[in-house]
Amino acid sequence: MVEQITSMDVDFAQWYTDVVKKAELADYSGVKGCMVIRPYGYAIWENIQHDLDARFKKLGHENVYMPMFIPESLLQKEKDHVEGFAPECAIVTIGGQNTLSERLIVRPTSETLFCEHYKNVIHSYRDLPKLYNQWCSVVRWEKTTRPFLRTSEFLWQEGHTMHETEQEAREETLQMLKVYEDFYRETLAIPAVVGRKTDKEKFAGAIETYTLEPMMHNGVALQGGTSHYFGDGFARAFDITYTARDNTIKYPHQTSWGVSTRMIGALIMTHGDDNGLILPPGVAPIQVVILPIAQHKEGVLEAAGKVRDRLSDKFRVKLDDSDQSSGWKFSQYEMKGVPVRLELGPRDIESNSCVLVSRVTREKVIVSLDNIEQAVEDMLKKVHDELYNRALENLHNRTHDAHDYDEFLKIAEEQSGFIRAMWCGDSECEDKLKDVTGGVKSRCIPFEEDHIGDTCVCCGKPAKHMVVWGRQY
RNA sequence: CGAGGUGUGGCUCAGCUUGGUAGAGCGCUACGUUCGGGACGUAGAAGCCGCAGGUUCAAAUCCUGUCACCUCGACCA
Repeated sequence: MVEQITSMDVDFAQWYTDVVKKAELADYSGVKGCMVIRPYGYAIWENIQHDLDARFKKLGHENVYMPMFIPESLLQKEKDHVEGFAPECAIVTIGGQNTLSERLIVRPTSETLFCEHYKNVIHSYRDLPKLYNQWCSVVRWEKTTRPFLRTSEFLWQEGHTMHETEQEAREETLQMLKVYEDFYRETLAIPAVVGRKTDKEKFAGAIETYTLEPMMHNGVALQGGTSHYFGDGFARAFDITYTARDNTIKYPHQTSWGVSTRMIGALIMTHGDDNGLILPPGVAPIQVVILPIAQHKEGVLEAAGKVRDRLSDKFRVKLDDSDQSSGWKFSQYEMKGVPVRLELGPRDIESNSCVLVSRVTREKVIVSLDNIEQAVEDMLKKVHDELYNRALENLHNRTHDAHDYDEFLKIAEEQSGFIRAMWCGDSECEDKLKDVTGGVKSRCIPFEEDHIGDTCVCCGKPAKHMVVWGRQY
């Protein structure tokens, strides 16, 4: 049988596309850069949503829904913001038969809509904080698109909060970044470098942008989630004021934070292998697939059904009793990244046992049916830990320190992955390093900085920070 | 957006140079035998040759445009 999926060592981009299509996550559509998210891919997104939404609500956030259209004049109210997004906006000019008197922007993000609404509902410090979140899709007219990683329309959540004080808003910004970091580690099994963006890489209109930067299997970074502190810039632009405790008029302080379906791309590229997808149990639509062996023999399907019923209470389980051969099913569910496979055949039934197989290691263990729930739980836990540790090891192995300019270029040339290097704080040095390396950019100034030198690797002036650099998707 | 490449049943591709009735393998459907790592037999269905124009008696094949995907670059939360 011909291998159906391109090896990731041969062509990583083609491997990625193969997995997306063959694992039935998404399909292309008739609109440039837009994809059909298929049931299996959407189920992953739903699991992501459920988990994250619970984390948000636990911290007091409420979900809302804003319009998908932004009047052009509204988007233009905050100068930096409009400059950042104008080049990639889709614009509606006709409604029904008539040309619109004002053009409508299909939202690329919803800061302006939230601000327009906040102006109406925030009057007193008693109205604060406002902790709103929205699950929706946004449109950015990207020139280069790839399924999940960069699509013209994508699904995401965007939290937009308003606070009495700068301190409270800054705490919210960091708190939500921590929520993302925990979610990545606990649910997606993905480690990441977290930190602050340089001025050059900040969100349009933000005072501070914090970011979470996981490393893909091939050493390329993916901006995995961001959290912004806006200060009162938008509040001033939109004239949002409240009466403070001391009876003075004040501007509230604002944050926003978001993650998108790009996380599914991160899952694919962090955990997948040449046999296809590998999903962490936390988001896997099927956590355990039960494959009956020699299912036509008497008692096999009945026994498999009983095991399914027992496991269904605790896990997302599928029993595949289709008449495909066992070998075909093995490959199929490996392609789809199901973390644990349970084989049950006549021999097992005779000995009151079954075979559990880990998707990560393909390790097979024979376990008694008496305590199958615990055995499955243990293996799922193990799969999660192995995925996380493997990704962490990759992150460490592909992170290199550069102490001077030549070493930086040498690493950029010869290695894939992150480069840690000192930086003076000047964006000209960022531009120069990007130019000479052909695309290595600052990922962030990590919260955990090491002092690996005194001077900027680029210009030699005194260094202010250690920066993590890398190529990105 | 610039350079290069690829579009032919669901998939992988042959056919194109030199225009003349659309092919293979896999997959799919039915039945039977199988089933612990991508099974086998028999029978069968399935193609606006990416799309739109043009040249021609005749276009998968030649010309123009366009769309999609891949690679590199530019751009980019």
